[in-house]
Amino acid sequence: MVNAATQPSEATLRAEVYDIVRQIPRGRVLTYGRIAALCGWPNHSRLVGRIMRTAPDATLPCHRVVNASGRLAPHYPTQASLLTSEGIHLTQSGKVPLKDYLWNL
DNA sequence: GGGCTGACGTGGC
DNA sequence: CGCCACGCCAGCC
Repeated sequence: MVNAATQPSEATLRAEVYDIVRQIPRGRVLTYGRIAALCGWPNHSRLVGRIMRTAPDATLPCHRVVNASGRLAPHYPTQASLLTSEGIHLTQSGKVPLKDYLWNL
């Protein structure tokens, strides 16, 4: 059996979050909140954001993760170009139209 | 232990 | 569509 934690932590969530992010198809995006919910921890989107921020693995397509408004991550200047290079057309204000690119599981 | 921070989400205007 | 207040909660000092 598993000792399901009564409370999530960055350490216990990291591997699971990485696993999901790695599966995001090219040209699609996911939101922090969706990832947190998929891990079984709703209301922990901020924790997912922290995990992305501290992600040392350059092979992780963390540029495919945006917030629920389609807004890109701060302090991540190359994210926009990485997304457009995958065929994602950003709005004039630099946001991802989730209506078109959100990865529906 | 206590207060502040933040790659968030939702609802109101 | 944008801005803001509020709720949320682990991590950090």
